[in-house]
Amino acid sequence: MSNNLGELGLEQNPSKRERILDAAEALFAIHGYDGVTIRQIAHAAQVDVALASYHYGKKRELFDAVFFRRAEVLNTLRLERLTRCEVEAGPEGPSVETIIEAFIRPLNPCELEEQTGDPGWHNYMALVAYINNSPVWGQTMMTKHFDPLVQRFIKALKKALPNASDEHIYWGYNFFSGAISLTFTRTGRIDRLSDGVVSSNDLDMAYRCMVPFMAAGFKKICEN
Amino acid sequence: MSNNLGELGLEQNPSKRERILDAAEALFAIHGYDGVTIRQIAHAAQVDVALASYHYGKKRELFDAVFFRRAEVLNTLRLERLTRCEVEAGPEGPSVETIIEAFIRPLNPCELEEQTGDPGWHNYMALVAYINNSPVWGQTMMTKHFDPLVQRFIKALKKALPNASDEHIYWGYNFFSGAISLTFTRTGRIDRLSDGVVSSNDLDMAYRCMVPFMAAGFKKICEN
DNA sequence: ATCGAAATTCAACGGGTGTTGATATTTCCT
DNA sequence: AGGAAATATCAACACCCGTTGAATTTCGAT
Repeated sequence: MSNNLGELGLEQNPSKRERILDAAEALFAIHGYDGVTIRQIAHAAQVDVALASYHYGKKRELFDAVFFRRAEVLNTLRLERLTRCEVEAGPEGPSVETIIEAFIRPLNPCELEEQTGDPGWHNYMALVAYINNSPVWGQTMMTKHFDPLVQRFIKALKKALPNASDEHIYWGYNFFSGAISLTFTRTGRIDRLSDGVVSSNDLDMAYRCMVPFMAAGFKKICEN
Repeated sequence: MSNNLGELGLEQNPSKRERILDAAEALFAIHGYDGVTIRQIAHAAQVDVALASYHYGKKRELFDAVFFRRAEVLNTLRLERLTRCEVEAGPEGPSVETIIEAFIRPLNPCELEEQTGDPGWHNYMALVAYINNSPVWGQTMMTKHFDPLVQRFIKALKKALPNASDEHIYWGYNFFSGAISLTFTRTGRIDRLSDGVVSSNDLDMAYRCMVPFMAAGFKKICEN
């Protein structure tokens, strides 16, 4: 592995301080926390090994810095969108489809790149997917920084599905969350399964499928 | 981390050779390939460090050995079940619900433990979930050993959903696959989200929710 | 232009890694 | 019981890890 920033598809302009975050983000997203060394990150960022420690401290603190850089941005975007669609829907509340759309639309890395001009969002979403599916990190990092949003999402869902039991709602959310994670993890699985007919990079198509799929699932298991 | 076999919930009777696989399975499932050292595995198995190399060669080969030990068992179980339900359904083929049930029922680690008396299935399913969500391992290991089954599953689905486009079927499968993975990854997420009301260990409940959820999703996105 | 602070590099450390070859022990067949 | 083959232990290796303190460069305010 002799990656540098160019091969990882990242800008080379930003300061060394940010290049370290970009490189760490890209590599952690692929290989996980333990699969990446500080030296690999420094090499990819074209930076001295010691500089990572100088700017961010321990390896674990660098990992946290990568996670936090975009976490709040995402959080406020999603909260805004959820609030807005609740306001627009009026007292009876938004439909299941609208809620699901509001939950995942701000996660689209393509749109985020267009808005912010930052190509790193793809890697970040893959990193969050990795964290979400990790027994080690999933419990702490996810809970700590995304639970308020998830609770509001579930509250809105409960309102739209009055007959839903807790079991159905929370298991449904778990299926939903797992589906999102695998969608953002670039495994290229369905490309190969479909013999090239379907592209896992076509996130527009993914969204067009996911919203009705998940809405139908939630409605079905909450109907009795 | 000072785990031994007892703390990992494993038998201590089997031969040292198998204890290594059991310990590796449990630890890889939690921390991933790079998050576990041979020395930790040996310590957990209460075995000398060199013994792992003696029996299984390189670390990567040990990882493969862990994966392969149960992969074929699972594969034949699932193929049998799928074939059986196709035979029973007759020429018009089984329903979407039946197909989904056949696909995931043999994955239930609780039932597998009852049938085989082996408590390691829980760890194995978590390990496969880890591999499935890994950009590194997911492409090769999953494709190589589970694709024939998946192709048959998708073929059956296409028959049950004649109007389905390839995009819808394959994306639906991807959501399904991600949901399964997160269900078997022990994050304890919904336990905390629901404040203890819902238990992520209650796999019976998970199945009772997942089958109608996924069936409804597939039917919905394939209806036009 | 100068000085001080921030950024960056350099070299090195103590410690943990996977792996191996030589050695000891157990197992099993005749 | 004896002896070969399989199993297990031991000690050591070469290498890579994260981190640090001192030295050097860059940069901005005066």
